[in-house]
Amino acid sequence: MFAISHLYFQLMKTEDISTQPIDTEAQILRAAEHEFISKGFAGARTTAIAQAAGVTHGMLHYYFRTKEKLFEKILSEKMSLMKSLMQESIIKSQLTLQERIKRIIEVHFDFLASNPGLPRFFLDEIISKPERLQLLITGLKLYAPEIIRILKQDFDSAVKEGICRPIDLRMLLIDIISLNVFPFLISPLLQEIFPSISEDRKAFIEARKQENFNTIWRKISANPI
Amino acid sequence: MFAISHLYFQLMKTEDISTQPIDTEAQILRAAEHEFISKGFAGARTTAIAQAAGVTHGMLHYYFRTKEKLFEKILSEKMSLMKSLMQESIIKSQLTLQERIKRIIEVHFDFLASNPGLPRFFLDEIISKPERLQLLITGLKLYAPEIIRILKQDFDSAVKEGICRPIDLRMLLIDIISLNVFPFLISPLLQEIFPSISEDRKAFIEARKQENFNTIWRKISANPI
DNA sequence: TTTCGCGCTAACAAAATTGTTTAACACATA
DNA sequence: TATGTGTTAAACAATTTTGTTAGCGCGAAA
Repeated sequence: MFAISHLYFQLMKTEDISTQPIDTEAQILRAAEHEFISKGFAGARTTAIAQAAGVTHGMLHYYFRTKEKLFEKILSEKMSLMKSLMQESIIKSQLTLQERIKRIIEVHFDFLASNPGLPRFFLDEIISKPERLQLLITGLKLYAPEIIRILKQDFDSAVKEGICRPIDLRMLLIDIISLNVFPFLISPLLQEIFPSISEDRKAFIEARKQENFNTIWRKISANPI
Repeated sequence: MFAISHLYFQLMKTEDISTQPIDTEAQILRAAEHEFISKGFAGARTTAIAQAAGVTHGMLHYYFRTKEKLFEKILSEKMSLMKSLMQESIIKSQLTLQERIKRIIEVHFDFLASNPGLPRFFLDEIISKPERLQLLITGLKLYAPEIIRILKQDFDSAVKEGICRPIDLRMLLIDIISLNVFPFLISPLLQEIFPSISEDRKAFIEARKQENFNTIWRKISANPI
């Protein structure tokens, strides 16, 4: 029954769009995304969101009832974005261990590069709202176990073949995520300390991506280059 | 002259303490530290701080005037803590490159382990208050260049001796900080995903510290173990 | 044409949050 | 004792922020 009412709602929305020149709801969502990502939940102001969206702040409450609900909308949007990305680009293909590791790191890194504000957004949740942490974990469980399962298989064979050393997979995952995510978190600081980064952001991003793969591969490979 | 006024301030504070049974100012500072670290600046509430400190919220304003000023007090406290730590334990001693890298990683890591909330605190600043970013950078410049200078020397000799590969020092620093800091940032998440961590936090922390050194050393060493 | 529902505005209300003032008190010192 | 200084509680004020409501206009359907 929930599915039906949901479909109905979708239908209504499509009709609305055809009759309405501007999609107010989407406007608010985009403005909210920006505000929440750059200021965090507590720092975000609903009035600022409304203003950025070019609507009265009454509209914001009309569409999303509360700040909390609006936030959760954005959160689930971002989580399914991440989920679909991971599933499509990592899990399916047949690859060697080295190729797979490289692929995971690069896909993850590229994703961050095009959504540089996301880590902050999630971090805010992890730390300040323990109850919402569960939501994040539920989301993670939709694809992380699959990746881990595949990696474990690949590693077992690779170790047998003498291609790589036996490792603790948990540690490796923490390594990859740390190396990939952290620089984006502190990017304003990095830009100040190493002005060369701002000069050619693209080049730095690309270099960093390669660097991360090399770091990881030297860590696990039995015969580093 | 700064040093003198600083000393004078210390002196005054000691006198105050001797005449007062409870040090209200310190109470507020400790409560504020906790509140700011766990909620961030925007999420922190001055009333909550006052309550936790066991004083009326009027007192908070009496001592620190504004929330902003109180925050800055904590910020500078934490920055000088970090500074003195780095200076005392890293810069002085005569070490080989490997020993020095190991030492830097371990000292930094141990510092984080005993101040696990700090990264979040600094991060909040880096992202949400660009104007305060300068304060952070000024603080960094008090000791970072010295560390970098020493490292550069050590690396140049080590490369010549064939002990390690030529590397980009900027990248290495980013690696070390990422690997050390990030796990503390997401520790609530890690504890959920890997329950084994909570079971024996100490063991995990120690293992992680070794892991980070190994990762880095394999990255830079010419002859990895 | 009238009615109805919807998106919308603007003014309003409520709550939360920060900041101020006043008056009382303790205590040291002239 | 009188006076100045630092500390405190309690009430108050101001501001910011979130949330609500009454009603308008327009297009679709009866």
